[in-house]
Amino acid sequence: MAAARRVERKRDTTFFRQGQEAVRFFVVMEGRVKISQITADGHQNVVRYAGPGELFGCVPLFGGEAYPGTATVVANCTALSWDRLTTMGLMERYPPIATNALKLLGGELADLRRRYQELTSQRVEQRVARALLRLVEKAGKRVEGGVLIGFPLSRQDLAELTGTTLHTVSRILSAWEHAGAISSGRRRIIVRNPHGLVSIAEDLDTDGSA
Amino acid sequence: MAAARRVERKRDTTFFRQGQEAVRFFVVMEGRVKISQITADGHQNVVRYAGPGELFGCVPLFGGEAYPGTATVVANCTALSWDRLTTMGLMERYPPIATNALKLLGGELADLRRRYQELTSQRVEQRVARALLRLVEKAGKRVEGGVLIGFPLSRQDLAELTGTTLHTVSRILSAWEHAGAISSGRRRIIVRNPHGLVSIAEDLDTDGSA
DNA sequence: CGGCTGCTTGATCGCTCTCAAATGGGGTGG
DNA sequence: CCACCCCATTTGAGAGCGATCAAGCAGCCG
Repeated sequence: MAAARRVERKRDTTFFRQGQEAVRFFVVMEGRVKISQITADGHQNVVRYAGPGELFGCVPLFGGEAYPGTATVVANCTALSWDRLTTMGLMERYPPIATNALKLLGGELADLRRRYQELTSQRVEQRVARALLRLVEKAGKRVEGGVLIGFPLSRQDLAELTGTTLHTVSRILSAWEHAGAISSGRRRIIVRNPHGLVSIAEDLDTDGSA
Repeated sequence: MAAARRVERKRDTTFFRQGQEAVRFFVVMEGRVKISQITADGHQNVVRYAGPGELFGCVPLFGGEAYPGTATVVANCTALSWDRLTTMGLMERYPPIATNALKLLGGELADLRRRYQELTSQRVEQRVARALLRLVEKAGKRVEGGVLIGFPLSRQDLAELTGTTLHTVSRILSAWEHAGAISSGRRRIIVRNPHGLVSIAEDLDTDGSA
């Protein structure tokens, strides 16, 4: 803990960019960070949104040379960060740290596998519903009449998170809004009827509204 | 090493099944193991094929309760296996083991992320080409006129590996065979013109043959 | 108040899945 | 050794989901 460095970043800045040499890893204390990747042909995708307590940029932990993604601040953020060498040293001396890192990495792997499976077996609407429900779970804030996703989230972001296009997401959200399941604005989404989304996610029916 | 148990399995048997309590992890010595998952709605997918030197069933390493997938023997196989508690103890005493495990897990995570990206940004034909090239890399055997995938691989398997259907894979392979890029039989594939497949994988053209 | 950025919505196209059958190779049992 | 049967594979036809192309609209910030 004493070896940590405290870092603050404002919205739309980055902690690191894809391809940079990976020398530090981070733990979010406050705010929200978007981890995204971009392919050679320009396709961008969101790996995940990290909130308080979660760690990101953990490549240095297992000997990666460069960060495989970019960490962008979505909501003003403070994080703790550790140096690669320091961490290696700490893991040598206190094995539980390594074990813990293994656990976290395993969790991430399991999560990615689940999303991989979703991608191969579900239609876009189901994937969007699930993504939204997960975000509610992780970053939801109770407001009157529903649950607000607690950070700015554009259609584009949601598209990159679910592996589809901005247009398709927009259509889907419009439909849900008409059905009363959500209400949304510019980079804002409020889920009004989670149960309806669950129905869609589970492919139980085609009408998740009242 | 002394704590390892040696296990042999014949083709079409399993080391463990999805959902079983995860008590041991394995390292392949010889042969080939298919790691696959199945969803509640019956969709099956292949996570990877593990060959000599690779480890699988590593959930116990980071505290998972049950195996998230099934390990099926594809080519007669011997493996070493370690008990969960033993491993935990070893990691406590010899930190490099944990560090190494982190590295391996990190590699797997990177691999899965790459495939996830492929799934969101590429067409089926490209994905199949890439999968095949990777298999050539990992399990290719030089034979006259090409490189043989060194274990039985059905269209169904390839479909589950690339997130598509048996039918689509069959069509694609037929086309490639006509073009002279590969030749194939029942659960056998020989790549004759890797360069052609690369062209397809990179989306450089629509005719990778001579 | 103006411009920029994010959102909406229509029309069309094509890739891929789905449904449906037929074919053939290989291993097994007699 | 041969015949049979099973399973992998092939191939056709058709439908539909979602991407792409193309404008137009509307909050929000400066």
